Amino acid sequence: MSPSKLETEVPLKPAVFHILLALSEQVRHGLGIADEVEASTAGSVRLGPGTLYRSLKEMTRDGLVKEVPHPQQGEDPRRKFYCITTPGSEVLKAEAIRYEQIVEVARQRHVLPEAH
Amino acid sequence: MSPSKLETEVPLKPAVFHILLALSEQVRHGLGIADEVEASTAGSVRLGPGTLYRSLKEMTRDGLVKEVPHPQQGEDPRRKFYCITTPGSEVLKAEAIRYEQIVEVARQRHVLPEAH
DNA sequence: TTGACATCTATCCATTATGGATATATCCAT
DNA sequence: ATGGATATATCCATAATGGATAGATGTCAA
Repeated sequence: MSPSKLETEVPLKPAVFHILLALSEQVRHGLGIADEVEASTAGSVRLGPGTLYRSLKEMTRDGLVKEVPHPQQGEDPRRKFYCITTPGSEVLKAEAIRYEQIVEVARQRHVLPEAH
Repeated sequence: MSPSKLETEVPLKPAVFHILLALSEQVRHGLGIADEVEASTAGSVRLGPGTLYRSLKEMTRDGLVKEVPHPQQGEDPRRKFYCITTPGSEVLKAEAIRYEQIVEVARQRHVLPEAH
């Protein structure tokens, strides 16, 4: 069974999804997550401080992410770094598949061109 | 220029996106849209009546969809049918591309397997 | 070393979005 | 004609979001 209750289910809140995606390859701190989300979505998704820190708190409580020690020494001590957990990776994958299925439907409807 | 102001921008609200997608290939009435959304997302997205009719009203005001006469005679006269407009198709495509880019990022992060 | 400015986390609040209950009307089948 | 299903529509409580603000601390330059 899961390490926490983990009643988190897809569809995820967009903010939660993007935070998990930003953490999927590396540990990041709060504002670093927000920067990554903005960069990887070409600026179309921005996390305000309210959504960002509130989400991180809830996601920590729900066991989707976990605070970790600073990856480098000499790092700005004000920063809090987070990594994705195994349950976090699971729900991230489930949500990514859901997005993929929606894109598939869009292709079937000729909203998007055929797969690249 | 557009027939209406159309300040509708991506990211779309999920409900609006799914309604546009449901209308992308054929004219449908309110509950028919909700049924199609639920079917095409394997039940993971459901539009309650509040979200459904509120969205249709706003989308009509914004010029994303338009009410049309019944496609068949003898159709239940209580039904109101909607079709997607040209501006509606444009924002649908833009949002679908945005989804596709997110899926791409997920692939780069190895959250999803390589393209099928 | 001190002052000015930037960075970072955090909370609060107003606005927006959502879902569900409810209402009303009408269709359809028996 | 009567009962149950269908359909649109509104209302309200809850949830989600973004932006303003706060407060602490780092960085940099003079």
